[in-house]
Order: sequence, then structure tokens, then C-alpha cells
Amino acid sequence: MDKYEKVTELARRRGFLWPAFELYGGAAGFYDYGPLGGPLKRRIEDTWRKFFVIEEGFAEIEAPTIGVEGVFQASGHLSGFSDPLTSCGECKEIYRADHLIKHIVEVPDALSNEEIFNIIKDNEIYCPECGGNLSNVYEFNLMFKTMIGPGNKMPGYLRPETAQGMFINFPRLLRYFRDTLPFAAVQIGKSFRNEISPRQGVIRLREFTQAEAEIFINPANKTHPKSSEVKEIRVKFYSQAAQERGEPEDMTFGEAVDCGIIAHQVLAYYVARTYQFLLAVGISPNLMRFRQHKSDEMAHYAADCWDAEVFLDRLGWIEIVGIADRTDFDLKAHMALSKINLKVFVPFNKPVKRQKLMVKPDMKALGPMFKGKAKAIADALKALNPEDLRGDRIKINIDGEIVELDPSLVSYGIVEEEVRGEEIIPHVIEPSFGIDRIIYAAMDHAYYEDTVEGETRVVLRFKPAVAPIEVAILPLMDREDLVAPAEKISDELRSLGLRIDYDTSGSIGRRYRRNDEVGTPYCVTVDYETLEAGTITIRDRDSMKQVRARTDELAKKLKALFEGSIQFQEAGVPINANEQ
RNA sequence: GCGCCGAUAGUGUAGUGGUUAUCACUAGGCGUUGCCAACGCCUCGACUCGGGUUCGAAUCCCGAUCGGCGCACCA
Repeated sequence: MDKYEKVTELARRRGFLWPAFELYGGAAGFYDYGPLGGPLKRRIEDTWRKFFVIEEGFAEIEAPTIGVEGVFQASGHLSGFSDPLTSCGECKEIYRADHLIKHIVEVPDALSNEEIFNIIKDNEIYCPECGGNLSNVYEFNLMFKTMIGPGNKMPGYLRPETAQGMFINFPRLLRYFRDTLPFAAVQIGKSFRNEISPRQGVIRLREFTQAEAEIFINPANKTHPKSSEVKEIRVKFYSQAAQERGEPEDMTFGEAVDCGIIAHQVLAYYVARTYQFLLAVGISPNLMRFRQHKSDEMAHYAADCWDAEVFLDRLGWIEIVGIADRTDFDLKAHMALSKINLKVFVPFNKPVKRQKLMVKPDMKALGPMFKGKAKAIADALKALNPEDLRGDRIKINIDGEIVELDPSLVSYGIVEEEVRGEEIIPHVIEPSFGIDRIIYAAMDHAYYEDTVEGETRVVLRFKPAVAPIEVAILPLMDREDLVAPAEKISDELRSLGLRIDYDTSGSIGRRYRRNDEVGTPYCVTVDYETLEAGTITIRDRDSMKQVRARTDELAKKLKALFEGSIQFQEAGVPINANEQ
């Protein structure tokens, strides 16, 4: 059994991840989070919130998972997500139908499936592999479609990314942030892609969870005020050049920006924050690297794009986060389709004085003269240069018709005006996290086996901040005199908000092993000394060592352990379990 | 979507055209047990689904579903 199998088997058996709809035969690409997977996911999301909502001050919003057509027309998902396919009747090979006719038609995108098929037939195109006949052209769209309301009037689509929710709320977000750049909004939620062939468990899902941030910045200033806080952090960069060589290179974020490997400070800062977040949820730094998109895989509008990749047993290097400078692509697209101004007014430090040509058409004269065309003529006049306005006759072109005017019909002059700022379209830095993949990676990297007295001990070495169970309360034996105080301790710790598991079944060793397997950082045992001396023992998952502490100090000690303000040995008096 | 391979308790497995489907671990109960998967007894628990062949199918055949691998896809 390889590690992938061990981890997925453990995840299934102990209630982290379950294939969805098992009762009815299942469906590929859908998973349930079980009683331990649910809390693990929530705690990883909460850690993300701590990093990006609390510490970075980004605004968390929640948009519908179903979007109307315009959203995905503008985003490009409706056209870009829908590929015309054709397959060979002989060898069953599948082809992009539009790619087969690229040498015949300039823009195959513009054609219907039927037109593409006709071109394939008329030009006698056969299967490039075996020469067989090609089937009808059909559409495969990765968007899940539905209907909003009765009557099939309004199509809706399950969102393929959470990002659009931030883009289409841009005007309200801008107002919320008092019309000032930079600002950012985030969203944690479900996205949906009707993948052709979901594989590899939770790595490729049809319904999955994303945590995305859209950071709107002024394109003229791609520096970050906190970049000095991360510039000494050293990671493995797998830049375009490094990929050519086949070897990632170790350097600090400061160096990566200085030598131009990362496009700019803002991008570097959020790549660094991503690194810190991934460490916080238990991704191993040795099994992590940052890979730059090659120019041919980068979206055409992106200025630079870095993926956080983790190494997973059997699966290899898997992308878990993408951090892209999407420039002004998204806002421009929504501006073009919605006709809503999504620009931001950015004031200059000092107002600029500027000479400006002022053209004043004499509307009183032009109106009666040209009637309906008067406005078009006036607009054309305003667009002219001073040279054109001089001379005996002014010639303008209105929809191909040359109109000649007497110069007396328009007056003009140079005026001085004060310009206080300019309208810009913000650029967007987008860190996009695949939460499900991060959860799987956190389990894979936490998985650990050792051998104790000839038995294999399986441990998930979760960070306490993400462990689904934080403390197990275990009466040494299932006896009333031990059970009663143990229940009391459980209730007290629960009232403090700790995730407690209380277990009396089987031997103490068996319960330790069970808790190791689900990653419980600390086990507390209640024994006869609890009754006599008012003390309990605390057991550390990773070292299997125990200390004895006062029962009335337990909550305080646990809190300190979780905060990392004390070492385990400082939580009480060390004891050697084997001597007892 | 295509090709190859697979599917038996919670997990890992044995096995067969014909009595009540094997074993281990797990889980639950009782007893025992003073700190790292102890022990004894008891108990729960499965042939992925649909169709066909057959007197009889969990076993053979076909299809579907799910999973693994390869190809394709991954805006």
C-alpha cells in the first residue's frame, strides 16, 4: 500500500472524506466531508480568514453560487469554457473540432457546430490518427447550466470560480472602501466545473471550495508597504528560467523581486503570505515550491502568475494555489458588457494645470440648419484640432458624408484648466486557493508512521490550529469514580470552546492510538491521583511523552500549549509512563 | 470521452456454477485491566447495480456505476 492509499483509506475510515452519494452508486467528482473532515476544513478556512481577512484587512463577502448569463459572457467562461469536440468513428480518438479546421478558417470560434462539421465534410478532413470518419461536432461545456424561475426564460450557471462575485460587486466595494485604492475583497465558497474526467480523489472535483482574494491596486504603484516584513523569507522558486534548467532555486522574496523573477512587490508579498499560510496549516516547506507559469500556459491577459505546488505521494507536484496579476482584464470585460463605469478616480498629489482647446459650436445656428444631424456635427467639431478649425471652410466627415461649414458657426479658444486627478482601471492581484487540495495536502504531509514495540503507530501530525479534535479526555478506566470527574473536566473545557473528544472505551493504549490516528494533539487522562491529589496527565501526540499537571490549571496549560507560549515539558512535571 | 485492469462486512482479504460465504483487524456488549493497538466470552456486519445464460449466478456473459493506470481534457 502506498502513502496515497494509506491516507485516503484513513480519511475514509475515520470520517474525514467520503465519496458522495455512495448509497446510490456514487458520482465521480463529488465528496462529502465527514465528522472530522468538516471541522478540519472549517479550521483551515478559519486560518485563511485569520491571514487574509483579519491580518490583511480584506473584506469578506458572500455572493450567490448561481450566476446570470452576463457575468459569464463577460468573464469569457461561456465561450471559452465550451469547446466543440468531434470523435473518430474508427479509433474513438477525440479532437477539438475547431482545431482541425484552423488552416481553412481564420476564426473558427465564430462558427456554429454545424458549420464546423460542414467544413470538415466539404474539405474531406478525416481522423488525423487513423483516417476514419469524424462524428458530428458536439459541444462540451464545463459550465453547469440551470434555469432561473419557470418558463426557461432566464438561464443561470453555477459559478466556475468565486472571483466573479468580487468583480461584479466592484462599484459597491469601491464605495465601501471610501473610493480609495488599494482594497481587496475575498470569498470562501463552492465553485462548480463539470469536469470531463474527475480523478485522484479530492484533487479534481466537480464541486469544490475556493478561497479567493481580489486585490485591486493602482497599476502605477505595484509596491507593497509591508514587503520588508517578508523579504527575508526563503523558499524554492521554480521560475520560467529555472524550469528550463529543471532545477528550482532557493532565494529570498527580496532577492526574487530585485532580480526580476517575480514581476513586482505586490505579487511577491502575496506569494510570501501564501507561503506563511500554507506553513500554518501544516504543509511541509520541504515539499512545497513556487512555480511560475510558462508564457504559453499563462492567460494572455496575465502579467505574471505563480502557483504554489506541493509534492504528494503518487500524484507528484500538484497546484494548490495560484497567484496571478490579472491586470485590468476582468474589470475591462465587465465594463464593456455591462456599460457601467468601473474606473476609479485617483487624485494627483498636486493639481496639474493644463492648456485645453475649448470648441463651442453655435447650436442656435446649427440646430435649425441641420436638424437631426446637428448633434453629430457638433460632436465632430469638438473633436477637431485648431488647424482644422481655421481656414475658410471647415470640412467634417459625418458617417462618410462630407459636410462643409462656415467657420462662423463655431468658436474656439485655448483655456487653462486644473486637473485634480485621473480615472484609472485598477489592476487585480488574485490569490486563488483550492481548499480541498490544501486539505488533502495537509493530511498527506501530516501522515507519519513509526514503530512502537513492533506495532505500527499511525499519526496525523496536524498543527493544533487545524486539528479537528484538540483534546481527548480519557478516564484511565471505565469506572464511575473516574468517569464523573473526567466528564466534569470535559464540560469545563468545552465551555471554553475547545474541541473535545471524550472516550472511555477499551484500554488506554488503544484510545491513545485512535487519537494519534486522527491527529489529536493532546490526551488528558484522569486517574486515581486526580481524585487524591487533584492532578491529571497530559500526553503529547508527537513525542508520546506525558506530564502531570494540576487539574485546576489544565485549561490554562492547554491554552498556553495551543498558543505556543510554552513547551510541552513546561506544562507539568514529566512522568515516565512505563514505570507506573 | 477512449483503452486496459479491478470491485466480497467499517478496513484488509480467502473462496466457489449447488447446504448457513472464510479469516484477521476494527466496532458494540460483558468480564478483566493502574498509562501506549493486552486478554477471555458474546454480538453486529459484505458478494456494487441492472439485464442475460442456467434447474440454480455472488461466481459465466453483456451493460451501467465507481475506483486505479494510460490517452485526451484541465478556460
